[in-house]
Amino acid sequence: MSGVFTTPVALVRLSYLVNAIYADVCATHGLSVPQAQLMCVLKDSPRGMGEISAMLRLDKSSVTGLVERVERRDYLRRSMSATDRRAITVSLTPAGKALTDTFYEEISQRLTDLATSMPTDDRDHLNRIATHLVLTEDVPAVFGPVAS
Amino acid sequence: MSGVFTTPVALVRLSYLVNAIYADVCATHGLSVPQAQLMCVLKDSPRGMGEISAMLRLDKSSVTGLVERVERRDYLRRSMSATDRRAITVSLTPAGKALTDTFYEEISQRLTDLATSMPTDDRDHLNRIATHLVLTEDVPAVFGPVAS
DNA sequence: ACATATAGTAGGTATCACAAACCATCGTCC
DNA sequence: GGACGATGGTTTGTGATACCTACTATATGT
Repeated sequence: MSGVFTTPVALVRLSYLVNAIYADVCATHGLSVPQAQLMCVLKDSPRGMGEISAMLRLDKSSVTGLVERVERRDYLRRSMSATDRRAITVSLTPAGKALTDTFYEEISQRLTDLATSMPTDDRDHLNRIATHLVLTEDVPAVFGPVAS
Repeated sequence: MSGVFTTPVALVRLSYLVNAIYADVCATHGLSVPQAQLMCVLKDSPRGMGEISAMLRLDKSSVTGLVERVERRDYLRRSMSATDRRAITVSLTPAGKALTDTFYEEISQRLTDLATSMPTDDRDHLNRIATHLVLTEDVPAVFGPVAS
């Protein structure tokens, strides 16, 4: 049957497409992809450096620099943990929170537009499938709510 | 209904998952993600710098460096175009071709494994959906065959 | 022949990501 | 209560990525 890719090919290209849209929206807000991911991870609650490192699968030393560059733009701040004097709590500033919300909305809109180009039936399936994969494969909450 | 994400969230996380697998396989072969993408793009036929630039959506000057680093490892070579003396043709060396084939197989395997964790019915749907999106959105052939 | 477009490179800057070495604090175990 | 290993983060150094601007050389259209 013509026009049908194997599953791996379809997955890689779909991933490429989603990533391109993500990067595009990042660019319109002057953010890099890692910076936007960081802010999305902080969207719902402040986190420590180690926690961020685990969620974004980055080395701790990488997170130090990433946080520092976003902090320089006043989108987030570091504060000392009350309970652990080694630890730091990273949280969005009001400006950062606002930008993240806008960004999140825009990504959601773009991807929803994508999905509307297909039959409702298929959309429901996609939703179920992706949800299943994401849950069984233990994908960190780099976007959307933490709870499942 | 618990455990079900909205479509945008599912898409972003699925994309993250696929990308993590891709990056993982890259790492086992000592390749970076952009390097592997470059080699996959050259898998089936040699291409010019401009063509590569368009398919990977990179600035031409970025491609210069990327190609140079992969060439340094003897995975590809540049040769002059016969028809256009400005142009260059980038093609995989035998070693590069071999590595790319192995890499490609491995990614395919990992992603096929992913897919087998779900019902056959869902797998077919995913295939149809992703194929549809990829075709209507004109995603470049960064993986798999060029033809549709 | 001349203007313009195209193919590719060079140089400069910022970001990203890792590894190894390091400091400070926390918890535990004796 | 003090030594000791584990944990939270930073520093430093290196290499890769990616962009923009400027540039060379060749092709193409008029």
